[in-house]
Amino acid sequence: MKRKSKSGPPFLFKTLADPTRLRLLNLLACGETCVCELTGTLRVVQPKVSRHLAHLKRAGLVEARRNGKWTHYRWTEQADPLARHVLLGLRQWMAKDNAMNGERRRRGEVCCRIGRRKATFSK
Amino acid sequence: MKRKSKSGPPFLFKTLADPTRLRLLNLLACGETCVCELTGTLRVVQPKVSRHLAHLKRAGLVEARRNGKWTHYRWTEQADPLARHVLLGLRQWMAKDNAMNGERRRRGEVCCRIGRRKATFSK
DNA sequence: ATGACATATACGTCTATCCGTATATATGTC
DNA sequence: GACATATATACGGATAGACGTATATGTCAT
Repeated sequence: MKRKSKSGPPFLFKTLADPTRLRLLNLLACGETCVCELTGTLRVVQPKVSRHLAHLKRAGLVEARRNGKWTHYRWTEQADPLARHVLLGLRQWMAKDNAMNGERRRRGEVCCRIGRRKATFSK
Repeated sequence: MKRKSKSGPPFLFKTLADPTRLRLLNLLACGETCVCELTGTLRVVQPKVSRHLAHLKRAGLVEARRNGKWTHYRWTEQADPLARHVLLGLRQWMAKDNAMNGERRRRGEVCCRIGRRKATFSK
């Protein structure tokens, strides 16, 4: 049987070939974000977000930081020149794309961020 | 039912997510090449090469030129900035990758090129 | 028209991938 | 401990992708 290479350019590109994962990277491009905020902004079910985040992590594109009940994800600094180059291009494309801009704008108006603030300040 | 978008970044990356297609792009990076030479160099069956070339063509990454019995493929000049950027990065990666270099070197020692020369000069 | 060659496509199969739902695993609060 | 919340994973079904083999198409020579 043939090896299934979970690395190298094909795997990088496969990782980037899914719309949901691009939307996640787009939101993460603004900075570290917790899963519930991603879920709320993209308006997709949470397991779907977690699955795609796990894929992005396996591919080395993002890393996670646990903070209490929440997990925050952020872009990883890329060592590989090709990955670095491609992700730079992607970032620039996201900065111009209408749909992506809209979603980044929608960030912060959602879900647990409000919830957290409530929990912190009121009561 | 949801539309299946055969364009945009996800489709571009999907196209680049296959090893055989990367190998084809690598050989084509040296210049226009006919199918039989690609087949001979990659040592894979011809329908497989044709299928992947068709995919690359649908994605707008290569174009074909028919010349008698032969069809020659070449890289297409990219209009889209993201595609242009990504393909540039890919080209630079290919220039450094050992396997890719080896295959480019193997080009020209094969198949119909010799056959054609024979057909042209001898007999 | 026939035959040889170059290339493309069709077909059936196998595998990978994506999804929704359900459930498991943390972590914090009472 | 029991419970709620945030996140991850497991499971089964659906779809897309890649493959090998067979066959179709196109072009040239005879």
